[in-house]
Amino acid sequence: MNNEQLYAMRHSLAHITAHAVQNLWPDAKFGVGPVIENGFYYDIDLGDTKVSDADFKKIEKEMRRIVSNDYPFERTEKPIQEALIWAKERQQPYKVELLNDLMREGTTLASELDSAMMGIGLPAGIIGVTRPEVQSVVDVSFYTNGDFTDLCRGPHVESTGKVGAFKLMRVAGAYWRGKESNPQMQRLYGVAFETQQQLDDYLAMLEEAKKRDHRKLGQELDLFVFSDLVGAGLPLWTPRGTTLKNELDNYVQELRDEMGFSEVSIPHITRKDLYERSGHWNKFSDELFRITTREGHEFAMKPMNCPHHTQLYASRQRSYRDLPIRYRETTMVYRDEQTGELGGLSRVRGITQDDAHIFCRAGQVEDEAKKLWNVIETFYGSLGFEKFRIRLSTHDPKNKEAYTGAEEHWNSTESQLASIIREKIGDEFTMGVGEAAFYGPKIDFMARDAIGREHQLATIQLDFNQPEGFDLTCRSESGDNERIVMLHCAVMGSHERFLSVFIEHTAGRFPLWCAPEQVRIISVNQEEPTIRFVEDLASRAKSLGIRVVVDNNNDSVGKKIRNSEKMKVPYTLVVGSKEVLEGRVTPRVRADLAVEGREESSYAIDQFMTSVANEVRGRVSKSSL
RNA sequence: GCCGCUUUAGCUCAGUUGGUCAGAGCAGCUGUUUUGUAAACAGCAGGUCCUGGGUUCGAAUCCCUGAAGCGGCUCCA
Repeated sequence: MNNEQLYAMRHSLAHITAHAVQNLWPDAKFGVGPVIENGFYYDIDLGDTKVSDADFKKIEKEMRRIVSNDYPFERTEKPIQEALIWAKERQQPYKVELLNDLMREGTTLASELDSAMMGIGLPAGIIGVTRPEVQSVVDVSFYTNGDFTDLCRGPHVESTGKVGAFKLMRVAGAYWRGKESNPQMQRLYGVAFETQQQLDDYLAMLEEAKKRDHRKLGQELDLFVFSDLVGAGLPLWTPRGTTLKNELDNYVQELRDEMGFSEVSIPHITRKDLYERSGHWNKFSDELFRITTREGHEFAMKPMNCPHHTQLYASRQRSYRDLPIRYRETTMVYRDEQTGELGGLSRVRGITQDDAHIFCRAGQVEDEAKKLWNVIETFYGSLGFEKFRIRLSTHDPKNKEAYTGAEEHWNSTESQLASIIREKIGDEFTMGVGEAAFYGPKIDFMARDAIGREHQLATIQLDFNQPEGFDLTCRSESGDNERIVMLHCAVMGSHERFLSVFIEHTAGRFPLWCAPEQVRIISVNQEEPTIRFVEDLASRAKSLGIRVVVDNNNDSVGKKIRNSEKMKVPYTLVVGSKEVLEGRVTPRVRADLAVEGREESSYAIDQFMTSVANEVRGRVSKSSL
């Protein structure tokens, strides 16, 4: 089955969903039913009726009945005026709206919606999309299956019996045409595949994802917590979580320092004036946490770090010889996200960023961007993320209010980034029109995790606006003040979001070097020589910089091993009189770190310790034991 | 913020139509046991049934508020 057939199948299922709903609720008003990644949905307005779990089963049952009746999908065409009458007679206001748009614009814009929903983006190499040619639409097509007819341009499968394996997944509220100001409809989601096996595999992947859910693992592995008293979207990191987070951050900063970054630090609040100048006061106003001092001065929690960093740059006269100047800082920003948008670590109100800004001349951008790109590749590569999908995120010429700065600047910086991407990877990238930051275009790195989900994490942004706003210059060879540009680069993006992805990517089996607990020592008994030996081992490990935990509780050995396994500790040492006598240990190696053929070997204590210490230092991904 | 669902002990969850329904397992503590590669045994202690109102003779249970969580929408790192 090729992609077009799969598409037709999923789209046909959307119709069958609507058909089933119509049979059950004849008054239903239908919106649109596009294909999405792995399936389809249909937006339906049922008035005050809310679809319950029981209804859900009824709908699916009705769908199966329609499928087994094998109604053919029949295409008919009508002049658009007749179609309008049809939609009005049937009291389908959403279809009327779509038809009116068709008449006026030549498109329902549904195709743009489709591609956005599927995460496909637009083809590479197009900067500034042009609107589809507006043609006057004369006839529109309808598809009929059994007693259900829908306005649709197709394509469909031949008949309702030919739709493969499907399952209705959930129902959720969705705004008509994605606009917050529009009425909310009920969106029925389904997944569909050619074969039952593929459907089962997909459902198994969802199960696996559920098991790896970072919120669940964060609790089980004791990494972070939330407190109602502290507030939504404000995670508190436990000692273990803090270790993990800091190890990852240190790695990023090490890679950065190799390319010449210097660490800086700034306060977390600032006068309103800074953000008026940077544009954040306007563009970010809803998301700013504001503070008024007792004297009535207005401050804000910082939602970004770049304006502060510009003031470090601007603090003295810079020569072209000083450039590029590279600042890095891991620090928190605060954004007043709407409560409904918060979720686990993926979306928080206190965001830790591994932020960095490069102040350089226009001619240095390419070189700097490529170096940043290398840092990103090295970091993600060593954590086992498959290669990236690259997206060039540009401004949307249709939505000028969302961006600052002159159009020609946008066009030139966008093509500058495009040429950097092409040089690096050719044409294998997608366009994200409208995905730019308000101050400039960016290169987004979309990483695929271990179970195949894609996440946007790292980003390199080119900013010509803030240097203008803050009048950032350097003295050039000729003695003139030359306008500089800024590059923004976050490698992890935000610690919170990155950790949510990383926890799920690894299922909590962190590489040894960043694991919160690297070695656990379990005592077989509580007799004095054993306990003394265990304590001695632990202090030797600590002095080598290994994170070690001793478990000499009065539990069975089996229980203690189980606990160590549950915490996903890389190395577990079981120590009893045998080890005391021989001075050797036989480490249990966490399954994913083990190298075949090396199981169950014993090592002299010193040999074990130094090789673990070396693994930690070398950030190796497999056990060298 | 919007739509829907959810909230009972530190954790995971039972609690029938409103009426001995405040329950279990794990974790914790105390004993016994001294353990050899994924859960020893026994006992004890733990809860404003998310908050605040209301209905009722009586509310974990029904209604209204608010908060937090979950699935989406919108937004986004």
